[in-house]
This record gives sequence, structure tokens and C-alpha cells, in this order.
Amino acid sequence: MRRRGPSIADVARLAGVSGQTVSRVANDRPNVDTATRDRVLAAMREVGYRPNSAARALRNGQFRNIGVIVFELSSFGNTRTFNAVGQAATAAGYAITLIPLLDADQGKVTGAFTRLQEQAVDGIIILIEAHQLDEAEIHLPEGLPVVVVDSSAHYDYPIVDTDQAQGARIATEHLLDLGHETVWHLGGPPTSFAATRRRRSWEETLIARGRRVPPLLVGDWSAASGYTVGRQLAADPDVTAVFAANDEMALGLLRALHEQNRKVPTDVSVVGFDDQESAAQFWPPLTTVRQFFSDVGNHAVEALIAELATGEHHHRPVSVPTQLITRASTAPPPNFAG
Amino acid sequence: MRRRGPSIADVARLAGVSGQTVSRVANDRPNVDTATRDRVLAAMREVGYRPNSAARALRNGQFRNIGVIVFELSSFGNTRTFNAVGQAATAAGYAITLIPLLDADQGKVTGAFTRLQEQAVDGIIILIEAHQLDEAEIHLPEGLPVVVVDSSAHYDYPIVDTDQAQGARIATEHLLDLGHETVWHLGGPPTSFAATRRRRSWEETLIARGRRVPPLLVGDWSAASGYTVGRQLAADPDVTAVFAANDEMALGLLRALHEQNRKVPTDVSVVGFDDQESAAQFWPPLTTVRQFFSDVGNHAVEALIAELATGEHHHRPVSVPTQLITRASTAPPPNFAG
DNA sequence: CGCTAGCTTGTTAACGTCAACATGTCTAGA
DNA sequence: TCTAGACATGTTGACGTTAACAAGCTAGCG
Repeated sequence: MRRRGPSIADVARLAGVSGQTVSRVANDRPNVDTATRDRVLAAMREVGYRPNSAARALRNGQFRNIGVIVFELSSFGNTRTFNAVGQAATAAGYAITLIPLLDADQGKVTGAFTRLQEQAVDGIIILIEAHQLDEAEIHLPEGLPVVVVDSSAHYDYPIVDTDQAQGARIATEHLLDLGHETVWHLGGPPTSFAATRRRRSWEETLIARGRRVPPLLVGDWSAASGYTVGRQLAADPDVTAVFAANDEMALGLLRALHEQNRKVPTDVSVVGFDDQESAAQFWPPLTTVRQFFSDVGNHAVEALIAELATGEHHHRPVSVPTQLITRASTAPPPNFAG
Repeated sequence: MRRRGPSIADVARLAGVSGQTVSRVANDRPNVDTATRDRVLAAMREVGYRPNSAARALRNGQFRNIGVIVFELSSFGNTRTFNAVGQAATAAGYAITLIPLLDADQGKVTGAFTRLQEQAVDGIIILIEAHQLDEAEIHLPEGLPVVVVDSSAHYDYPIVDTDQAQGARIATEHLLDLGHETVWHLGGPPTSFAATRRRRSWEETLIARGRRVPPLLVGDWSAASGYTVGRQLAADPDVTAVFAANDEMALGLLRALHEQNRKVPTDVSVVGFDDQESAAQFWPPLTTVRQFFSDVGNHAVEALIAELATGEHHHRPVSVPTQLITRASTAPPPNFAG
């Protein structure tokens, strides 16, 4: 059994002052005599005083705590965003509570549900891809400020996300500019709005340039799915340029191309999306679209804190632009006389 | 400004009962008439009652909350473990608070420090590699239960970790069993206990078999460092087998080998450590040592909750065994007539 | 010298919940 | 019929903190 720690009253007794004075010192408030302050500080140290955040939260009506709902922390993007949100929130004086949506096979989607059913956070940041959010049927308590990190505009919450459309466009244009006739796309799962956005932008870019739109192939973000789909692409001699919807799938695609002896970039050029740390060490190093996750995290926290302060939310979505990182996996098409 | 939500008193008024009865219903306690219970439940729904966790924590003296101190969430292992800890804690009815150690360059190592200086969690799980822990000089409040996920035995806390020694041994033995004369090691940073354990076990395994111990080369866990060090290894024709301390560095090593036209596994065999999802899609697919992160997470939470309950901690470290996953990156050495 | 303004310090009450105790009602058995 | 006991419900106070108010003291000024 844990026993309770020393409280303000203990410190006050030792320092010979009232509890209020201790509170003032603890919160660094003015109007406390220097000598008194020192005496209180010394007493705090002596008894090992630590403020009780529960009492504070109860008194002040706010928890200084942001809940982050996350479905899978294994995927690269979610993890990076989560980390960035953590950093930003900490810097802003907020703690982060992880609210994992337990796997359905674990039979307890209720994990997040029950946790949300009590007041413990001032606001929520959702890192789930929106379709999954539908499926999970999370009932968010009314009046709880929410920010969604995703590209869907379907929700009545402020949205922050990477500019998927811009990213997919520069990826596609890069390949076209190199001289490829058209660009194939290894898309993400249709349940993902981000994947949908990237696919649509790829398509629009091709159409805008008057190019043929090859049939769409989709994976599930995993490298394994990239490999499976990649084998089809590798078998088709028409394919000279592929834009993969993320780096992981690009990795699987590279493997499939190696296996079938199609040289990258001589025979086939590949572009990824994310710029995960290891992309520069793929074989060959991957040209890819860099996302700025820390910006996304910062904006999300900022938007939430603004909502916390004003009580009303802005519906202007925040879009964080991407950047093309050119590496060795892209080159002009074979027999190109450009 | 956020206004407070409805409290037990509001529900009680509406249902025409006392607050205590509402409390009983909220906590699913017995000795409440079915009709009354239904009435209270209906009232709760009507006003949108959600229990105030701060008041509960204040009253009960415990927060049902576990703090996780983490240095970097970008590395594969930490992320996976964090996720596993989150799942396990949620299943056990505890919330998880992320306590990030802000980057030193952000000038605020105090992030975790200040957060820890208040009572907000019942216990702590540290995912930091122990040497970093020294540097950061986190002063953990006395009496706060702590579990460390690491391989150092230097700490006065319960330890849970993957069995690094066993993992490094099976990796090394696998290569020796294939017929390689000796095995080179691409080690992790010397600041990491996990890296130290893996290195030592690799060395001991070689010595036990009477093999020459090649000079140690180290990276910093990143794929980029694996590439840098890998170029030296690739340039040395003596090298026929390399055990990389993690998959990321193995990826960089593979790139270096490809660049210098040394065939894997024909000329050089490579083994990694972690079995991250994409390892099976490396070129060639990587033989590696699989870690069971969810087991580590479960054990860590279990150990902490046990400590919470009994108030005393067990010093028996928990070691989670690994498993060798054999893929295409390993084969007998060139000209092997075994 | 009297009065005000400003600073330091203290007192009280309330935030929402629930254990402990108190009270009231009903049933079963003597 | 009376009583013990089980069950349903209510009352009180305390967890630790801090806003709001109150009170005491000192310095400055007319």
C-alpha cells in the first residue's frame, strides 16, 4: 500500500507559515518575503514535498493534460507524429496521456472508450485514420475539444495534416519531368484518407499533363504488401516509374524489382513518401517526399490549446507542406534521349 | 474558458437520490435497488455525467496512471516497447502518461524533471537506455515505484528486458554453424547497455568456440551509421559474416555491400537484431533475431503493478528470450566444402 | 501626527468523490 | 409478536489545493 506523501500542511507546519504562503511559493507567486520564501523552500526540500496534481486539477478545473488517441503506434508516421505531439505538449506545459485503441481481436475496443468516459484530459488529439475512427465508433464526450490529425474534411473538428496532395504532386511531377511517359502508383489502403488524397493527387497530376492513368495497385502500407504488389509491377515491362504511397511499400517494391532483375533506377524509377530515416540507406537510396512531423505535431497542439483557451474552434485546416528529397532511385527512363 | 461538467450532485438531484447512491452506481457497487440503479443510470445519461478522475485520485490517493519516461520515440525498439506497455497498462486499467525527455539542444531536460516533481502517477517505467539516464540526471522522487526496461543490473529497480546475451549468441552461432571461420560485429553505441550486452555475448561465443575475435566496429543504431561502418567491412575481403546489432544498421551495411559489389549472402552473410516488420523485405531478406516487445511490455507493467500492490520490489530481473528468424541474407561462406 | 497605500501573511470555503458511519425498511425465524 | 439480520439509502467529513477575502504592518506624505 502506498502511503500519501507530505502535503502543503506539512510544509507549512515545518516552516511556521500558513498553507496559503506555501502555495504561493510553490506557484512562484509574488508578494512573498524573500526570507519567508527561502524558509518555505527549505522546508519543502526537507520533507520532500511534491504538489498533488489531482488536488490541483480538482481545484482549478483543468488537468493540464492532453489525451492522444492512437490506433497503431507501429506505423512510422503515427509514431513520429505522436512523438512530436509529446514534445510540443510538454513544451507548452501539458502532459500527454496515451489512449490506445486496443486491437479488436483483443476484444476490448472499450479501452479508449472507458478512459474517455471520465474527465481526465482537457482535450483530445486523434491520430487515427478517419475511416478507422468510424469503425471503432468512439463516442467522444460532448464539449471536449478535439483536434484530428488527418486529411479528411468530414469531421467537425479542426484538422491538421501534411499536405498530401502537394506531396503526391511533386512526386509525380518529378518522375514526369525526368522524361517518363507516365507514372504508376502503389497506393495505400482505401480505408485511409491520406492514401486516398495521395492517389487522387497522383491521378490529377497525370491528367493535368495529359498522360495516361495506369491502373491503380494498392497495398496496406506494409513493406510486405509493397513486395506482393511490386511483383506485378516488376513483371510488367511497360512500368518505368512508380510512385509508392509510403517508403515501407517502396522498400518491398525495390525487393521485388531486384528479384526480377529490373535495375533501379536504370530500368525503373521509384519514389516513396515519408522520408523515414532509413530511406537514404535503401538500395538504392530512395528518392522520396519528406514529411515534417514535428510541424504537424506543433500545429496540432497549438490548435488544441487555442481551442482550450477560447472555447471555440477554428475550422481552417492546417496543411503542412512536404519536400522532395532526390536520391539515387530515380533517373530518366531507359533509352531516353532527353 | 472551459466550464465544469456535471457532477455527482447534479445526477443525484435529477434522480432524486443522495450522492452516495450515485457513487455506488458509478462504481458498480452492490446493495442498490435495481429500479434505483436504472433511474440513476438514466439521470447520468441525461446530464452527460462523467466521473472526475482528479477528485477520485485525490480521494483514493492513487492516480491509476503510469508514467513512461522515454528519451527517443523514433527508434524502433523503444516505440514497440512503448506501444506494448500502453496496451498492457490499458488492459490492467491504468492510463499511460508520456514523459518525454526533451532534447538537450532544446535546452529543457527539465521537461521530465518538472513533471516528475509532482504527484501525478503511481509509478514509472523507464525506457531510456541507462547510460543516458545517468547523463540526464533525472532525480526520481523517493518512494515512487520504478521499473526499468534495460539490461543494466546497476540500478536498484526491477529490470525487464529482452535477453540480449541469448540473442547475440544464437546470431553468432548461426553464422559459425554455417561454416564461417569467424563473425564480425557491427555494434551499437557504447553508451547503450543493450549494445554492450550484445557485443560481449558475441565475443564470448567466439571465444567459447575458439575463434579469432575480429576488431569491433560500432555505429549509433542508425542505418546511416551502418552504412558508414559497413563501407569498411565491405572493403575487407576477409569479412564473410557480420552480425549487426540491429536491423537498421544491417540495412546500411547491406547498402555498402551492394555498392562495392559484394554479394549477399554469397560473399558475405549478414544477421540483424530486432526483426522489424520490414526486415523480411530487405534486399536480400534479412536473417535476424526477433525480439518480443509485447512480452517485455507486459512484464514491465506486471512488475510495476505488483510493486504498487505490495509496496516492495522483487529484484529478480525478467529476461525475455529471442528467436532466430532465418532468411536469405545468410549462407555458408564462399568456397565452403562443408 | 494621522491617514492612506502597498505589501505580507493568514483564514475560510469549495472543487468532486467516497469511506465510514448512521438510519430506515423488510424478511425470516423463534 | 418480537427480534436479528440483511439490505437500501442517507449524512458527514476529509483528501490537497488555492481563490477570495481579511487583517496586520510599514513607509510615505500632507
